[in-house]
Amino acid sequence: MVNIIIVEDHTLFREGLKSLLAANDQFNVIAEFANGKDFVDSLFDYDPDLVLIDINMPQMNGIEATTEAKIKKPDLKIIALSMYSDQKYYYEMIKAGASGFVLKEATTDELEKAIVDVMNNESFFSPKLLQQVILNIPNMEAKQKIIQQLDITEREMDVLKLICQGMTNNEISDKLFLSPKTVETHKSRLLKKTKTKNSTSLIIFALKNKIIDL
Amino acid sequence: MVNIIIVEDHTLFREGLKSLLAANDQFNVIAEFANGKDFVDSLFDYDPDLVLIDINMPQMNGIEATTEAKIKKPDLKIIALSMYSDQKYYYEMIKAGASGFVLKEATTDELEKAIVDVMNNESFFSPKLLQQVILNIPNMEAKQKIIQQLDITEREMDVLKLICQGMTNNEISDKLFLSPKTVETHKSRLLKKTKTKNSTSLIIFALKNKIIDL
DNA sequence: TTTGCCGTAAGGGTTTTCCCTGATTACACT
DNA sequence: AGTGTAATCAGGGAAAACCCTTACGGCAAA
Repeated sequence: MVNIIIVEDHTLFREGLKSLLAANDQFNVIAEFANGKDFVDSLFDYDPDLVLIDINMPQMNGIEATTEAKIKKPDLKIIALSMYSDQKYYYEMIKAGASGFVLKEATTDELEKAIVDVMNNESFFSPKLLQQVILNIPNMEAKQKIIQQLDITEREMDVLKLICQGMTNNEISDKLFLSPKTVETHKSRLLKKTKTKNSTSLIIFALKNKIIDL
Repeated sequence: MVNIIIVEDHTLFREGLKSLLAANDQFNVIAEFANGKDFVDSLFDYDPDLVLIDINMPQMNGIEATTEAKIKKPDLKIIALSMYSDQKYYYEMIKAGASGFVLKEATTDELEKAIVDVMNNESFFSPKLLQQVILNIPNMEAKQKIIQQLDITEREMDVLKLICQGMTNNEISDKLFLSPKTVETHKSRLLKKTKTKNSTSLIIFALKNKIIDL
């Protein structure tokens, strides 16, 4: 039997969640709150195993509430209820001490699995969300092609890489055993091809288009 | 009964894997290869349900092999065997058609779960790996503090941001209604504080330390 | 074999950056 | 009233970056 607290400002959603969980006799919703502050303040009035908490809430948001709750009860398990648009806060929530993320559009099965997993000291992240996160990391698909479109030559790439390590023309010429003038030539061709006007914007262009990475 | 092919260049690891899988009568290793090419060439000689494939291999790597294999047999399930250091290839492998990633340091249970999940048309990623990926997105924790340690002033930040947009000193001075000389001063202080020697390495420093982002 | 691209290199000039020193104003803290 | 720091600006000079043009050998494709 898992004792659960729900912290979520949207009443309908909160009620729905409660009734869903009530259908499973493994779960027992012992309290619910509409904002982080009420939850944190009342934490010692209850003995929850796990908290389902929304990230965006008035008064005190999910991140602060999680941080506070973890200080008061370090063993408390916390699952964030998130939306795609909460992506920026994933890291903050993990740092704050959340063990899982469940998308609000997840199925009941998924939520139940999340609760079980987290109670077993594992972490759980909605597959869809994971896919998003993983696939989001590189937007390479379209972007990687730019390198072909621009037809940057091998040698130019060599030079570009070194530029992106902060090297000066002279340092590059030493490294590649070239005349400084040759490096200049390669560089100016890079500037032309990328339509940038100096090293700094060239670097930015290269990074933005994932031609190179840090 | 899942018919499995193993593609992995390290013999000991491959053999070990085979014997692990043999212990579970749900799994049946029907073939094994030491590189991607042999595997792809022999694909029609077998009728595998699922392939465990290493990413780094001689001859033909896991990404190319996966791409080829998916063309020949689109329904074939593919799980990548990866190391932390293969991180850059996650996206490529997903694009190539892999349904899962299992870290080489995973437990047998984890691998078995991966196989079952993937055979159920789900995806599977080693939890540790996920955590890595998710936690890696921002290395902010320590790094964000650098900005305080270096005590970069407000105005310097303004200038830094514009530098990181590829602007020249003169452009910045126009934008901020400052004398070019003032911009120079701010910039040279930035160079000192960050111990960098020119704009390009300053940008790189700023990006690496997440003082600014693209 | 000629055409075209790549990599190499240079001359010569302009612009920008970098470096060092020094200075004034303003505001905050004590 | 005095100290400190941020922000502003400048002179002057050295170094690096940037621009434009020209050029030559190699190699591959037409």
